[in-house]
Amino acid sequence: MLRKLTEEKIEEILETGIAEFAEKGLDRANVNVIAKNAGISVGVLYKYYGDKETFFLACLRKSLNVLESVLKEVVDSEDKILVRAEKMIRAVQAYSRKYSNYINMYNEITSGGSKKFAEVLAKEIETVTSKAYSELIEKAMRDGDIRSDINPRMFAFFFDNLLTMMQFSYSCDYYKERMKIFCGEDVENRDEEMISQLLKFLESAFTFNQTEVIHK
Amino acid sequence: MLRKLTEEKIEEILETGIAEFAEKGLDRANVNVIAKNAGISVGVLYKYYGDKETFFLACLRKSLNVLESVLKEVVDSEDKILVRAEKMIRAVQAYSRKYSNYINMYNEITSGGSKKFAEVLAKEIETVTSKAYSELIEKAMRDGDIRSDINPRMFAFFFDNLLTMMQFSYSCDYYKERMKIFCGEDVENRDEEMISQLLKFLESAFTFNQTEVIHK
Amino acid sequence: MLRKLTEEKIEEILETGIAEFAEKGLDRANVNVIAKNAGISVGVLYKYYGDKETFFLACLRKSLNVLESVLKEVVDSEDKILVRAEKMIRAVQAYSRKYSNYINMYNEITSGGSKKFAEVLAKEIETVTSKAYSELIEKAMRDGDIRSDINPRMFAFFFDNLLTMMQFSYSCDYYKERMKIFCGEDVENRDEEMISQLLKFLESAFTFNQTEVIHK
Amino acid sequence: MLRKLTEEKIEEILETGIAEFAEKGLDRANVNVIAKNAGISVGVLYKYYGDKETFFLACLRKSLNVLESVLKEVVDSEDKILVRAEKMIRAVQAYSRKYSNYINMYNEITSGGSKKFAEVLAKEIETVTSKAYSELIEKAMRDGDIRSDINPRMFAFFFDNLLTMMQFSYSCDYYKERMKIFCGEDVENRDEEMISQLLKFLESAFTFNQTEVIHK
DNA sequence: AATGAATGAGAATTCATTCAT
DNA sequence: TATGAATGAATTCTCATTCAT
Repeated sequence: MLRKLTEEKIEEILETGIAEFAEKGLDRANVNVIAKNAGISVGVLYKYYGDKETFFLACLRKSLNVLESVLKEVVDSEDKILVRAEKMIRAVQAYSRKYSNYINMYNEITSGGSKKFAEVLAKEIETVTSKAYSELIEKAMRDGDIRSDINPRMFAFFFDNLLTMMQFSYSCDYYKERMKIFCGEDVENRDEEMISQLLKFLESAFTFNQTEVIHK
Repeated sequence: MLRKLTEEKIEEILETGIAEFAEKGLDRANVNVIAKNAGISVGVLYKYYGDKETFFLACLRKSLNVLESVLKEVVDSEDKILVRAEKMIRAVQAYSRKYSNYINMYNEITSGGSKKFAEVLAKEIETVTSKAYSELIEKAMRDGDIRSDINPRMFAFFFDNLLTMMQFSYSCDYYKERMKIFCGEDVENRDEEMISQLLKFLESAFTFNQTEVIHK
Repeated sequence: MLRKLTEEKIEEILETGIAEFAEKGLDRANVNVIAKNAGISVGVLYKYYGDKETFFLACLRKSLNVLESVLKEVVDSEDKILVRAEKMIRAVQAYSRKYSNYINMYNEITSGGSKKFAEVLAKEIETVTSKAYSELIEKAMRDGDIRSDINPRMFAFFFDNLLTMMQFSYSCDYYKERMKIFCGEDVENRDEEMISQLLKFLESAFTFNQTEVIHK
Repeated sequence: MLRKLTEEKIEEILETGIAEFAEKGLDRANVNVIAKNAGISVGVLYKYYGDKETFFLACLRKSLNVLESVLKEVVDSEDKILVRAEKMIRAVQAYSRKYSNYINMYNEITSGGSKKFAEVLAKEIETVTSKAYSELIEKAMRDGDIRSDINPRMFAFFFDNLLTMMQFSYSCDYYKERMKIFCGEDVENRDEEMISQLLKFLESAFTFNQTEVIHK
């Protein structure tokens, strides 16, 4: 090979890295192995990414980009909040299985080894979602689709917490097992039930006050 | 026989290990450093625990025991579900700060490196909580304190998801930053607001149906 | 044919190499960096010079050529020996600062790494100077300008040793510091004193016997 | 092996390092090879010395200690200056052959790779010699054994320059070849001539003024 | 039984050199 | 012929684990 790495080759390298990091974590993953699996020399990897950590971050960013673009189309829809919530839950359930490596990458940064990136990465990753969710809730509040006695940012936080745990539960080994213990061994075959139950959980959280008012 | 170390010494060794693992993660933590900090020889550490991984698991179990015993008193109370929920949220908020090391240990097992323990550990760790929460919810359903059209195990799951994320958010660097982005830089000084908002979120989730019925 | 590079380009390449080698030494210097700084591709560098070592030698030879041509005009003068010595000391002092890179190159070959060139290079480099100095001294002996009970080759050797150390002392970091320790921190501002003192040192060495004779 | 390294073992390690560094230089020397040759594991080497550079400095310091102790007895003698000079020249000639590795180590620090230690090392190494020589010359001036119109520190500098070059000339490959070119292929068999010639060179340098005075 | 010095496999990283374009 | 991307051998350094004392 002599020509500059093609877009596809770079894709392949990142995918190989993601697979390795997702499985082994930043520390146990072996740069030489990644290079071999990607069909390149370590030299290339270092020329392009400088060091292991930077390469890891490149893999992570790619993972997040994919996740983000998957979510974007759902978030950008013009539906009412609960319809959107349902779409999002469905999307999360689907892509968590399909892109489990990406989610494992995301999970990886939350643990010890990557501590020093915590602040930067959080800002980079969560700001968009956070804002989107908050605005979504605020709008729903203005529209009267949602109770008005809440802090929209905190409710966005709780909502994202639930979706985050759902991601992990469909992608990461430990959380998968945990979900089975809570919901039953066959939970992965009961996707519709999971969706409808989570919707119930959310629906009331979002709308309680409304009915309360009507009730009075 | 291996009985020379006192109970207290073992405590100290495990605490030292927990501090190191919580800060650095399983891979970056250094067994020799842990031994030195604990005031013992590596030899002892290996006699007792066989290898690094096993020692890590011992530290993890200790962490979980502490967390469990902290939660137990709350779970075992005889209050109504929302009162209990409030107690639990308060407990989580308090101990997440105090015992952040333990929670970081818990977080550590969920990421890549520890994959092979996933199943065993999940069973060992989550079963108790899962059962407690489910029963709690079932009882509340029977007592009419909670809507009856839900799957109690799944609601227990969602509830635990929220508490788990809360733990992380008060203990682990990345999640801490994430919480600030969602809820504001000063969120750590607004504990009461966080509690009341989460209660609102839960309260309606748990009771929606009830009001619905009354409403009709 | 390999004639595409202009003379000037070759000059530039060698100068870049000399700068890099003088600063970092043969081993730590990086061929790729040199090529980049010289505005050529490594390929060209390898086409022209074969390998790093050969390129280093080319840089070294250029350095020595410059030094030699600088010294030549002084050596070739027709003055009496002490006048010539003074001219040489002045020349050395001046060009050691100006061409410090070249002298660092010379210094570099005297240490471990370049052992295998030792013999060839010494012959190539020192023969001219050695002969020039010896003849200079012999002539002075015949002319009665210098004591006659000495071995002119050895005196030439001592003389060159002093000049060599003077070169290093004005060019190479370590020797610069050493000179300050011996002669004072401000020695680099006392050029004239250095010259006159060294002349005194030499003058007597060269002429002692003469005065001795007269004295008797 | 399990007991702490004995004094002798440390000696052996340093000697092995010195041999390797003297031959190959700091960069080309291979830590793994040194460890193997010294009969230890790399781990020990790194436990004791931290990194390659620090180990190199330890080897260097050992070299210098040996050289210093060899010179000390001569410098400390109570003879007149020229007698002492002769003793020193003889000492240098003898130990330069015997301890050529140590001198090659000294030579090594003067070149590129070790640039960053230049200042510290020069202070550490040269200060003692510098002071000793200067005082020696000042005393000789006061005693009337030496001409009085000189700067003793500069003369000490020239004197040390001559001895330094003599060391290199009997120890380091390049300088050895150079000496042969200047003084003849058989120079290494004409030690007495070298000594007497260098003494003549120095003697007059030191005493010229005296005869001058008498002469008038 | 306890110690902790020693081990050495393993992993990250560099950079001289090659060779397809 | 020139290019410079790609190669991969080589080297430094770490640290889990062993075992003589």
